[in-house]
Amino acid sequence: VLRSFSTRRVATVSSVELADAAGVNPATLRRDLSHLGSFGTPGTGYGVEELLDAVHRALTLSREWPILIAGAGDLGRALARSRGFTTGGFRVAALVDVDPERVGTLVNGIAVHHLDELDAVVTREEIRLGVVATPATSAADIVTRLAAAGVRSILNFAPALLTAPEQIVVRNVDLAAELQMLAFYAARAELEAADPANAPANRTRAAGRIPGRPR
Amino acid sequence: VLRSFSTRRVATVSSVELADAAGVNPATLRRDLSHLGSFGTPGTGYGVEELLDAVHRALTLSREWPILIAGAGDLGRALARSRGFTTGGFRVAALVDVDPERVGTLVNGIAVHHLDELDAVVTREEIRLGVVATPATSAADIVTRLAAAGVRSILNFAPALLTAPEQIVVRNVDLAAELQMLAFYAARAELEAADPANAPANRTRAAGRIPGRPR
DNA sequence: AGTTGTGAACTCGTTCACAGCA
DNA sequence: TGCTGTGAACGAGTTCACAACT
Repeated sequence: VLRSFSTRRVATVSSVELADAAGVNPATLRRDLSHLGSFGTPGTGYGVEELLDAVHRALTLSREWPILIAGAGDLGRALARSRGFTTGGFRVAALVDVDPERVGTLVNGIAVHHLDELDAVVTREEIRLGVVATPATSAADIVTRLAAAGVRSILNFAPALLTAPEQIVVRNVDLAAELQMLAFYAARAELEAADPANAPANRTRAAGRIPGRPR
Repeated sequence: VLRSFSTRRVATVSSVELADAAGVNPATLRRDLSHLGSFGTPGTGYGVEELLDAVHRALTLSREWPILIAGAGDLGRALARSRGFTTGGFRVAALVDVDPERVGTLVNGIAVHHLDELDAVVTREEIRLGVVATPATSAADIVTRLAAAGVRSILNFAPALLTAPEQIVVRNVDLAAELQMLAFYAARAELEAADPANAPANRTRAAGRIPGRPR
């Protein structure tokens, strides 16, 4: 949101403007920002560029982060080409796979190495972020290898319950779980459409949220 | 987790066994399950099949959910082929795109229709779940069309802040945000490695969680 | 007059701990 | 003896509300 204000050459924003644009509560936004320090000017708001800078520094986005993607299947290749993985300081440095058909090929100009080279590649490129886009059965092995090679945090797309060594952070993106939540909402909507009496009474804001994921 | 117990032909599980396997607190698990009714037997635990059935019913996973994927680019095609989208009651019924090169092709046996046919396809196939895998610029338009066609909930992979009509639930999967969180953790780990004094004192469990996403 | 930063209240999910049942 | 279901305590994040500042 801050970037979009910056693009539109807005000089200052108030917490209310920012919060409205992001869909959050202004007080929460102010408290969150206060953890980074005091950047706002009472009566005026926040300097967009100044705040953008502070946030970038706080989130350590001002340096380049090379990424390794394990699994050069459909998903792995799609991720390697996706905008989210190639902009804003992120760069897919390498892919690894075990399939001889894939090893040695290029995806978006990025080489696909054999799984056995994982450690060497991670070391050479100083990779700290790993992405698991393999079948569930290989995921645990990959995590072990990544951790051993020095990767610090892992984004896992495989539908598996992973255990990683202490200090390694694993974030799971579970597509099946996402769909299950969608289905739950859709089913509830149909139920209500058929009989409005089924509507939960305590629907405070937009929709009864399931805790966990983003908005 | 319940499915894995079922596969291993386990007849009953206690809340502790289940919670350990899932990595959650047993008391929380018991309270959550209690919302579905009383299935457990004191002294014995829960009947695996019985509980699996109750959960399936509660989450409305016992019927088939056809899905429409908007955007037949790398990501859209990868999703159409992914396990999470083709198992457990989910079925990709159609893809839509605007690119003439893609329209008319097949992805994993699924036809790619033109965007203009979205409404017709959704109606014909009685689709209630939509997935947005388009560039950010088209996302808002797609959401409008999906909502108008009768889709009830939407999974959005485009990095855009979407506003949907009331009653339509939009869940965002923001790959860039995921990477930013990974980078944050990795940076903190490096900081601590360089100077252990930087370690936050109040690290209760695994790693100081950022609220929001799954475990 | 307008907006920040924050003490204090509040909300809501989590966890403990135990009565009660198999 | 073992385990469930839940009252009660707890705790973390959220939100209110306002003093302080421009």
